[in-house]
Amino acid sequence: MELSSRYNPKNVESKWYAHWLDQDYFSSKPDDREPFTIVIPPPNVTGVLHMGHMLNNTIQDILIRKARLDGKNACWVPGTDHASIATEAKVVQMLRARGIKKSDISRDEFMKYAFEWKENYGGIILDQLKKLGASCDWNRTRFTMEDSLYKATIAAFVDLYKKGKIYRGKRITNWDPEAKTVLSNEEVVYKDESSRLFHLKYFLQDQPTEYVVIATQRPETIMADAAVAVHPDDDRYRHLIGKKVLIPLINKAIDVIADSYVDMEFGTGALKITPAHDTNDYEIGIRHQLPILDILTEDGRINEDGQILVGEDRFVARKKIGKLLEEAGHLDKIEDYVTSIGRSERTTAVVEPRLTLQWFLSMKDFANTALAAVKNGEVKFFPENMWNMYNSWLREENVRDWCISRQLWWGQRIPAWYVKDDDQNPIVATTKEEALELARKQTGNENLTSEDLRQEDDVVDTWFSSWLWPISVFDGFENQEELKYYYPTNVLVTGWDIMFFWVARMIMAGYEWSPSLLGEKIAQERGIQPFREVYFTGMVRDNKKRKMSKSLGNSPDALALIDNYGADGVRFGMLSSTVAGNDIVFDAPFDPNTGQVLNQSKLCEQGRNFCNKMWNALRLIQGWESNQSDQSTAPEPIAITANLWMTDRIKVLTADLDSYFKEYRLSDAIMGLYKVIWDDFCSWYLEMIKPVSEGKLSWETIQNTKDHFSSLMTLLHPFMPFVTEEIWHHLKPRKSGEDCVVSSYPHVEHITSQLINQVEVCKELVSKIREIRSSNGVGMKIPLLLVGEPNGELSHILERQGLQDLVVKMANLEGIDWTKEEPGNAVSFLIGTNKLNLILEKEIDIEEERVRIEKEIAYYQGFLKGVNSKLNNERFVNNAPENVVALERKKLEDGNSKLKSLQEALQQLS
RNA sequence: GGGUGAUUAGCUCAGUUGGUUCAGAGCACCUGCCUUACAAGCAGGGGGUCACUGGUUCGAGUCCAGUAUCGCCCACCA
Repeated sequence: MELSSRYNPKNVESKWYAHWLDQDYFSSKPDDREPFTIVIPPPNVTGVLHMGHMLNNTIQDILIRKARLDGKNACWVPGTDHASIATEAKVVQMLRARGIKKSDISRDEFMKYAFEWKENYGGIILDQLKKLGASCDWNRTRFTMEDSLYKATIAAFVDLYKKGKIYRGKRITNWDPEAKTVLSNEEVVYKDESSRLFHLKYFLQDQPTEYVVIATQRPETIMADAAVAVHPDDDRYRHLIGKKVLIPLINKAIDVIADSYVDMEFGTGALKITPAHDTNDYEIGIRHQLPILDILTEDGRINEDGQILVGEDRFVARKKIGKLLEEAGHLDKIEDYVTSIGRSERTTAVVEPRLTLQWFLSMKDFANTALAAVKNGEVKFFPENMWNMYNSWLREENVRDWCISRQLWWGQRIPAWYVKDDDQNPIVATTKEEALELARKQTGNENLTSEDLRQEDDVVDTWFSSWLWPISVFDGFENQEELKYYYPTNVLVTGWDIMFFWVARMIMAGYEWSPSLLGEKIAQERGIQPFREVYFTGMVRDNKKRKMSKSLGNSPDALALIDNYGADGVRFGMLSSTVAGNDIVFDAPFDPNTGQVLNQSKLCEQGRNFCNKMWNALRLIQGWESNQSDQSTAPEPIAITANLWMTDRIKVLTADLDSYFKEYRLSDAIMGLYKVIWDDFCSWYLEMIKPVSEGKLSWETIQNTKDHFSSLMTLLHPFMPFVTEEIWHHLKPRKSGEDCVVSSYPHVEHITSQLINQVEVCKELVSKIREIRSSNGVGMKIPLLLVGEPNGELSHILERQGLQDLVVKMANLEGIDWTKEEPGNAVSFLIGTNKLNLILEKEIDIEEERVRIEKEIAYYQGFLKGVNSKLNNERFVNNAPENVVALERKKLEDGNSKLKSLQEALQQLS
């Protein structure tokens, strides 16, 4: 079959992916094999594939494909996360486009629309993962809002409530006035923004001419002021402490209090205290038992309690009140000011600190458990130093209780019911029926009906469902059969940015529930951690080192990259630049400023070129096949040795790969493969055995070559699945069900390095000759004679069958004369300590040659000086390990001998 | 402010426990090649005081301290 000289990934990739699915290779069911399990970090159902996904899913795919090749029962569970806020925002948007307001429809109707949205647009990302080659068990695709996982979330909530770990409380929370929900700290993004600092005069109640100036960025909240605070040691204001000042415009009297929180240096040193609208003010308010007045509505407008500007949006109110204050003579001045403003990650609305009643999960015990799990090694981190970050986040002083309620509809509704108008005493139960029974008991009123119960409106934080993921994807809360086989999962691959809200919490959940779900015996045997190891990928950043994100729009189009370079090429590019935990800088193909092609897409290009290289190696071999000798022809001497060498070389590679995999050093692994395939296999092995001018190759040599190539394809398969499968099939006719994806991964026991070392010497010799040719302008086509000293190390090596022929062929020599006679008109050089002369078919420039040799002599003299000074240092000789000293001695000996040869060569020139 | 990471070739980055070839890879650059697999290629080549200053050590790119620059995370910012 005639093959194109370029590898074309497009058809190949879709063909093999379909084939793999058809053969059901990715699906997993419990059996007696050892399981190897990964649960995908569920991407947002609203998401599209970006570079971060590409990176961590490529890594997962590599690990899972390797496990599959190792004969394990590989199970990679895919799925998506319902992502409350993000999805609800999308659905609201969709409704708005259809002219429907969320406030006009019922909760049930809204949910219907939301699921409809999910069916139509959700999960695109999973299809995109298929393009990347992800070998997930798609039959197992889960979704955090589907029935079983929903139930798991409810079960967890009820259980924790019963254990007394969930409570309700009023807190200052981050409020998103657009989404009208509370946000966790992690969902708030702070950034410096320019703002204005208003200096306002607050007049004293009993001395209307005297005033104190406070500085604020939020003049629209002055109506909610509860006090003015100064530092107790501030001489400027000490006389005011205890007096009353009037809030401008509304003339409400408030106290001047002293609190050391106030920074005397900042602003005027006097601070207005607005407990309902600022976290710190709230705390000061509590300390001083100040009244708390909330003057904002849930969507960020001034409410009735504000008295003025009622109904105005907070930002409009800010502008207007500035004018009012100025007119009333309360404005001292306005300064431009840069401050960090928190915005909602999802809606980008400026976050409003707001006092709300929320549900909390007490975290202290959980944090300790999660900390211990990693500390004692039950969960291992790669890279290890991620422990530092984990530790600092989970230490007691840094852990705060988890606000688990959200004022949204899209999510798991909190299973709490209120009896009639009683808002204070929720009844938590799995179902309304159970809640009713409990309500009857609690109230003593047997006549209560379900009509009297009203379910809590809030849903739980999305992470409150995703922390159950490693259990819930196996329906672990309902039926433990699969859980008992697959749990604990082997490895979690994720970015460190969600270490706290996801990784740590899954560990907590794992330790909380898996012991009872697994049963004591299995828990003992297998462990209760949700995953044994965590591989933290770095963040993928753009060329300004910013995190890639949808909101910045700085992520290159992942699918376009695959289109350009092929999935294998992109996988190669991503992988070869990533080390666990280290961020990688990745960018679109062109820098808009310089127009230069950037490095990272260069890496994809390198990946594509690599595919092409292998493809052409295949073409070469196929060309031989059509012209091979019959099976009785003995293999060529060079080929016999080359075959043994390649066998050893692959063994060493296999062993290297094993250790790389153990430590998740995947970029080393792929570079190791790249070098062996490109350099050793293509540049050396194939060139060694390549027949000269239309010659034939023996059947056996071709078979051996194909076997080597096949082995290499299997080794490379986890990294570049498509091209390897394609080549693997072109190499030999394969039976049905015989595919690279499920071929057998080689395992090595003994490694011998003798031949490898010998071939290395031959390669050095060949390269040296080529270099001399190149620098003397003698092309490869002219055969040259090499003269070498007999009975040296080199001549002994070349006695081995095939090796001398190999050198002769690769360097295009007439032959090698082993003689003591020194030829004239030759360029001499050293391989190790062996002196050789290459006879060029032209007059050599003696002066040039002299300079070259003198240079080398000078180098070795310097080198020997260093070695000598080391060896003359008694402390070195006495303290350094024997082998190191021995090495230095060898260096000295070899160096001297080289020097001697060089000096002889110099003499011969004259 | 508290952590944390980085600084190695023109660019982007490797370098695990200090010890021959450890100073590396890819890209870029230079020279010569369309050699019947591959110009997305082949054969060669140049290029680095491993940020700086000290220290530990027989020996430091590697360990320690300090300095400088850059980055990231967390917290705070009237």
